[in-house]
Amino acid sequence: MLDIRKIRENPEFYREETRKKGSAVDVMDVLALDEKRRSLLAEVERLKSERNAESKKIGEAKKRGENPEQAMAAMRILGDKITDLDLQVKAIDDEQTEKLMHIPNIAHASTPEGESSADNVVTREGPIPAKDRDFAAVDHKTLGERLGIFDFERGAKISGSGFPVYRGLGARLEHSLIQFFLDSHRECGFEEIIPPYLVTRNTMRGTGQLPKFEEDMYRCDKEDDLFLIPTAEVPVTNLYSDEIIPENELPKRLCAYSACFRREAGSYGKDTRGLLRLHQFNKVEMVYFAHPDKSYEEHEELTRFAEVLLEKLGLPYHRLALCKGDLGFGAAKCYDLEVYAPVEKKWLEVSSCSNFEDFQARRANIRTKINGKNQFIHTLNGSGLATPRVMVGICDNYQQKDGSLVIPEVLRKYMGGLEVIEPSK
RNA sequence: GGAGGAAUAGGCUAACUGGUAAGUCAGCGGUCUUGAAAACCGCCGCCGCAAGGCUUGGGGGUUCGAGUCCCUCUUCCUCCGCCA
Repeated sequence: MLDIRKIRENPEFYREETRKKGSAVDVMDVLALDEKRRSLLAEVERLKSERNAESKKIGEAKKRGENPEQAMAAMRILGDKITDLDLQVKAIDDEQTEKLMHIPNIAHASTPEGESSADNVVTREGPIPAKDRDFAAVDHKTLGERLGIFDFERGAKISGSGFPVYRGLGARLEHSLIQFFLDSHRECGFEEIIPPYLVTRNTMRGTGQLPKFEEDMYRCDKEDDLFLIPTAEVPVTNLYSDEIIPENELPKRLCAYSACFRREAGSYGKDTRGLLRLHQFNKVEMVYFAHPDKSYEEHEELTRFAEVLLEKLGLPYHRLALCKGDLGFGAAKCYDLEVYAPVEKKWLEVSSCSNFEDFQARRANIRTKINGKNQFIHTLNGSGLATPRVMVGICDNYQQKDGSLVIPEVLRKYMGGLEVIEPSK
């Protein structure tokens, strides 16, 4: 959520910048509401002040044994007026907040201009082995089914498309990735969290999934009104909602494995083969609670942590700085990491590392006290990493002519020393 | 699931038949000191430049006025039952 005071100070700037982020809501509408709300608020507070003073006098009069019937009658009328005004303020406040909740964050100055993914800028080239192979490589779906490590058909049978089944060494390889990521983060000083997978509506609002993107979420049940998390970012960022984190505890670096659930509404057809786009997948997420003055340095650090994972896995990747038009709803700046999949002949997004500045912190009410003054912290998060496309990257880059799949060096210790997954004969 | 109890600011603790949140510890700033402690002064729930408003787990009600009375929800504790 944006700071209404800042919008008030510089409306044209906010109008222009939210437009670049693709906002359908005009900040001027919100400003008009704010104007009205504040004038009503001043009025009602003046009346309350009067009531407080008069009520005190009534109490004192009664103690003296008097019967201030006249004053009480007057206060009855004043009270009704206050009730009425309070309701008006509340209604306008709700409307204003609801509008604000639909307005995206504005981009940081270092974010490139642009409207779509075509305008994103490559800011780092990772190692690219990309040597020609002397055999016709097969895609991960074909390879995985031949090796017996994925079972898409049965997954679809029991849950529908987009719900993969990993089995045997495939399940073990998946666990290896998750454990490798978590171990790496722990060595870098992260605290690991195992969060709930179902969260309340309010939690979903804190990180920005709601109210705007409800159609992308799985809602558990009408009575409980709980939602399946689309990423561990949601429960982990909200761990500190409505809290004041001591300044000396910043930054907090947390990581969490979770399954992630997304409807992926509207993304039928393209790029849905195999593991490329799923309704349920596994991901390890990194979340930072950052000091507001240092979040951009920490954004670089967090992104590097994700890149190092890809380097250790020996996967070719690059880093994109997303342009304003391609930036997510709450992000002020975002780097995507993409792995090159030579069979797909595509770059696959495996991580998205974002700085939300105080956008989520204002929604979730996460603050710190700096020089005696409460101030919203900055939240950052990044995948470290999402497994499905990393798995595709491994299949594409590590398969051999005989149909076997070499296990990346760093994962072998999690696979009991196994070096290669052989096709069954 | 059943029965009972509890929730006050960062912790702890008060508030007559309803009269407008007292105090304490921790913390922060200052005086003093070579430095520290002690002592003393100030700050010490939130918003606001201020005036002022708001705040006793959340929401609602009664009242001129609610920590206090009523309804409701949530969380925690104790006991019983059930359960991986």
